[in-house]
Amino acid sequence: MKNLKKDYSPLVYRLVAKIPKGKVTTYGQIAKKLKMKSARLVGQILHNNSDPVKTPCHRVVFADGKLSKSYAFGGAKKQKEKLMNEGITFVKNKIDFKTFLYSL
DNA sequence: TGTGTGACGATCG
DNA sequence: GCGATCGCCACAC
Repeated sequence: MKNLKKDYSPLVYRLVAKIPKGKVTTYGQIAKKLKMKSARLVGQILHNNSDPVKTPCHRVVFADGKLSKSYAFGGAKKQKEKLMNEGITFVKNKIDFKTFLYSL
């Protein structure tokens, strides 16, 4: 019996923290990189995240380029605003991956 | 111990 | 093209 969540948390945070300013990634990419069973785990861990300051979760979005509806730091609208502040542009309320997707 | 839930993703209709 | 549904698996209750 191990604390799988606590085991993945630092990995997810580390990976997310590596995302440079002006770039974004998806839950699926993180999950795949960390050999996680499902992308949902990434989201659950990030939501359970106790250090949002060191973890720019706003740079983590859906595979479609959309934002999470349950963004914990003020809503998807706030998240979008943060991303635009990083220099990321939106197309039809979606992130332009071909320009801003960060390869893990 | 079992059931429900969820920052997702892919597929079906 | 968009909406709805299922599957994924760890965690909370």
